[in-house]
Amino acid sequence: MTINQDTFTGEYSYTIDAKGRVNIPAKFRQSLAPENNNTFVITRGMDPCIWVYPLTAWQFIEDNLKELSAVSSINRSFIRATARYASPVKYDKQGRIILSSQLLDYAKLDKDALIIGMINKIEIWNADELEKIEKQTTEMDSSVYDELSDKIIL
Amino acid sequence: MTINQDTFTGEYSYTIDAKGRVNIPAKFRQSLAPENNNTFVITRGMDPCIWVYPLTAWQFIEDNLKELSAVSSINRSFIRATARYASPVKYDKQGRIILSSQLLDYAKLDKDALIIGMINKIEIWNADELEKIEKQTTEMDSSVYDELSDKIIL
DNA sequence: AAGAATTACCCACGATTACCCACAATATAT
DNA sequence: ATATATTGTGGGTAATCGTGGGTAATTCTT
Repeated sequence: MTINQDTFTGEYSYTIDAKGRVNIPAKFRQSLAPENNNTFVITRGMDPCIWVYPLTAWQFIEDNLKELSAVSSINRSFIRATARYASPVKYDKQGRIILSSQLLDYAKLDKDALIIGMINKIEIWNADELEKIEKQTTEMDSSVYDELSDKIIL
Repeated sequence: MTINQDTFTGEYSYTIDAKGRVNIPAKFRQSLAPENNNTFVITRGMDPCIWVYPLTAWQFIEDNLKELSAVSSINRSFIRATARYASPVKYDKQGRIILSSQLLDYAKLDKDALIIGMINKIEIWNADELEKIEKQTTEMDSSVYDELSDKIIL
């Protein structure tokens, strides 16, 4: 089945073991383009979750950061915030990546992980946290939500 | 007889077996354009049913999602809600797709499935649920219904 | 420099999934 | 009407997947 490369959908439940390893769903590994070399970049998400980019997607972000002048302190601060928590990870022969305890703490992750395909990236969530956040967000702006549905869903 | 590609009409009753497999009606398989590579994308419908898109139609949705900025939390939430339950499925040599237990639960499906052509997509229903929903909806907005008839039916 | 702790890499195994074959029922063709 | 192909349904088996643990290499500490 040939689908779009570096495109992720679906949700999966996996366990994080004592060493901080989580499985990357086999389907996600298969969608990862070969030039990524089995490598993702993990970092803090804008929500309390971990964001997982294909390496090449992250490199695109890096290229954008390089364009920013380091003379402006705001720019420096932005570059710092973006680069600071990011690290490349190659998955092992069993398809797992290792999550640092810093990232696990940030996403309030313990033993169970909910992994969600977000089209061009992947999110790793604590299921309870996700539910909380989703409740907040969807209640707040349901009209915007409907608008988006109208525009995008076939 | 050549009909419009990726266009589906008619209704069919099939059984879901112990492995969660349902047949895609042969006529639907024949209408599926070759570039879909025998692949559909299944996801939650807006009604309590399963939506089945031709792969290329779904990719159009994905392309739209990619345009959304991930900086807005509403956008992220929308992408999440849309991508989360979706997964590509290729039908097997007998013409069946596999439905996950999550989707089966969502659509309250058990053994019998009612498959309905919805022009650009396919719906899989529990017949009882469909009847319930149809009764509700048509009673509620019968005037809108008539308006639509006026505009669309020859 | 030697020991301790951490990390990278390998193996194992039960559970699940993908893929194949079989066959009865229906539809199509001769 | 009979033969032939197609369709819908069931099941079996081999490969893959998710998870746990072990050992060697590396890094850190003192």
